[in-house]
Amino acid sequence: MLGFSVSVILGNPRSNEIVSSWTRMQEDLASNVDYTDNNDWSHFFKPTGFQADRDLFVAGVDISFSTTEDLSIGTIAIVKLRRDSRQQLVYSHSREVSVQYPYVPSFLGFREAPIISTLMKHLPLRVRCSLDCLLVDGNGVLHPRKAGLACQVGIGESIPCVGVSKNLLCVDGLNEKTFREYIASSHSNEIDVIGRSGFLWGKAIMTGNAKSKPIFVSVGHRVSLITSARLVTALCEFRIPSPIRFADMHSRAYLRGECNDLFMEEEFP
DNA sequence: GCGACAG
DNA sequence: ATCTTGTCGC
Repeated sequence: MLGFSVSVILGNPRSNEIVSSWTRMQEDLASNVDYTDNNDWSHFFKPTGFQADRDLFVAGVDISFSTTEDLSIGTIAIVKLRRDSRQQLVYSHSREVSVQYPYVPSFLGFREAPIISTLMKHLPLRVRCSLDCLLVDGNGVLHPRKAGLACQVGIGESIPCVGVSKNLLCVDGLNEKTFREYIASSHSNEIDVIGRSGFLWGKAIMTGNAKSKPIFVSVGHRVSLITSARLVTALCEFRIPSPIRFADMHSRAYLRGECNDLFMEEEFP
């Protein structure tokens, strides 16, 4: 099933058992993914486009690593944005973390989800409860077993979650090159990601000024694909949606010794 | 056998 | 993911 040797990557004879276990866990996760909107998003998305009746709060997380340091040590950042007529950073926190496993294609969740979940649990209650959604740097159901990082975090933390990836994880006969052609001949900046099986895996969206390289959005948990796409589009000032972009910038800054933690007054308990 | 492989 | 400055182009 896997075209590479995980045992070499993980470096121990038990790795095949680990991957088998992970595979079963992903199959179980997939059966628990909620592809529907749990919340009422009509407060934000009108027929005319994004228009907020009330403030929309979306969080983004990202983990960065340095080559010069211990490969198992990284920095994570979580940010919270308020989206009204504009986008404003209202909360940010970064910290050092250690990962348990190396990156193995299609098993990113087992490397990053535990870290993200721990951080989510440590968020000030007030911040955590105000979140309408969480954006994750990685796929949701656009995954070989329909159980990507965004599903793992969304289910684990019971939060509406959307997966956003910068590169296509090839499944169901999909190939990134074919998208180049579709994009060139398409008038829309949004394309359904449908494989040979006919399953709708997600959407390829041309955001910002990058009309050539799309980002791939997929359902994580408790948010429909339609809403996921609308959310991401409403949060893109550039190619990468702001919550993830800021989380990436802050985690990298923290890696360099700079701290951008931010606590707006109304965020204190 | 060859290619493909989120971060 | 990360190593990396200036530089070509809209």
